[in-house]
Amino acid sequence: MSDAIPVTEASAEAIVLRLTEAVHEHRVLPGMKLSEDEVGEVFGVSRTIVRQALRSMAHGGLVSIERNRGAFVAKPSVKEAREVFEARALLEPQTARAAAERATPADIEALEQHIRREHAALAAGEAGRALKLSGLFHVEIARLADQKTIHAFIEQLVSRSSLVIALYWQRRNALCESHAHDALLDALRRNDPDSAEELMKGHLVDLVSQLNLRETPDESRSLREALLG
Amino acid sequence: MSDAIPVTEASAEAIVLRLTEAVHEHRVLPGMKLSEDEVGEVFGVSRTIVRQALRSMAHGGLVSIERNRGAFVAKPSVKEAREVFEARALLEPQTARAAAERATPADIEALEQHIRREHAALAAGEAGRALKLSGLFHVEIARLADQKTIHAFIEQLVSRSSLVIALYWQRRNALCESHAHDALLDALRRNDPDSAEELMKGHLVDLVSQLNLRETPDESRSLREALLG
DNA sequence: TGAGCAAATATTGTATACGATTTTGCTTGG
DNA sequence: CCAAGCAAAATCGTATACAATATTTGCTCA
Repeated sequence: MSDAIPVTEASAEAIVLRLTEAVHEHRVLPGMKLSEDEVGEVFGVSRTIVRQALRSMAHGGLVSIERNRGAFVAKPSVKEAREVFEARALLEPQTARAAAERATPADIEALEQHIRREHAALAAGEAGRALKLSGLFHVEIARLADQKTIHAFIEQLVSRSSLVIALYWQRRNALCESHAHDALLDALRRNDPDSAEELMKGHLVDLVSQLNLRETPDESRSLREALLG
Repeated sequence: MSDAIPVTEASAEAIVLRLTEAVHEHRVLPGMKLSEDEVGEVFGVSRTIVRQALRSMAHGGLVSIERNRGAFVAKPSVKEAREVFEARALLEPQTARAAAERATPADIEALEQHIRREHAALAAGEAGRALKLSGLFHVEIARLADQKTIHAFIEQLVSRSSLVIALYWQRRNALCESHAHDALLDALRRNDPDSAEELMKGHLVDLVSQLNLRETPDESRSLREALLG
């Protein structure tokens, strides 16, 4: 516990936040082991708290727990990856519509700042941070819709999408989807529900189309490839 | 721990199942306190396990945990009640469609048996059991759609709907929605996605229309009514 | 008699200890 | 030299003990 990071609020929720952020920024990758002792030492809390946090994340699909083996960052299969985006396709367009109906100038201002940070991170080459902000943009829109239940679902789906992107993203070229968010923001600014819904639908299709969901990266093959390549 | 109920698998998940079933059957009602010691004694497990279970249910919205005060069966507000059914309206019609596309004769057979049990429970006057089966019917349809992610969402929404029904259902007349399920099953049997989607949409609208979502049942008034009435 | 305060009680929050299971590395026999 | 089996280490699962916090109860005083 030498270099323990002090946690403002030594609660499980704080650790969930920290770990989730790390996943969003791709600093923690699918399959990585999350040892209870290790996590506990890093954050300076006991295993009890860590276990709470890990179980909570497991419930959200970000972590998978194998009995007597421990917790690992989840590795969504191709099928699961598809399901995540199919669920998003069901929820997010309608949610964007609702957001467009309700968005106030203050909301727009906040989203503009969000996008500016997105661009700044991209410009600074902080790909992880940009990715996190990009996902958060969708969550923020859900928040505008004032639907806590759907908001929570989307939050979970966005998190899992980070894992999917880590596993299945094709191009390293990350600066592609800026325009989509700009356009969405514009529709929200104009309080144009139809456009918002349609743009979100298209944006999600675009996202999926940039994934390689052909074959599941099973352990043996990816290992072999890693060693031979 | 005198009359402890032996649990086949002394795991948190088993307790979640038992408690969730009790909620579905309205044997445990919104607002009821779930003391860790008490639950632990009932099921013959330690508080550690009970806490896991309660936190898990809290994550699903069935239980609300107040720090240093304990866990209570959740009491969805009117707003939350609306949100639950709005989310269902977004997810379930499409899911019914997918189920209709995929349903095999074996699936239909299982659903028929399910509905028979629903009718039997109703005939036997076991309102709680009937209600549970009625909710489970929706979950089963989601299972047919072969979408684990959406399935999990719907499972959660159906559970929370049980709470909503406990709080806001108007008529005690419970035998109203049998026909809706019969009709849905028929659409699935005919592999008729359009009908299935439309029937599900209408069924959900019917359900909401039988709720009284005008005013939030605040504590003081309900207590006063209970004592004066 | 009722309100306010204080002690007592009960309940939850967290840490730690112990037992069970898995993994790993060594040893030994082929 | 390799494989199989065994032993030791590491890690997780659960229970329990202790600390922190909320609630209740009973007392005092106006």
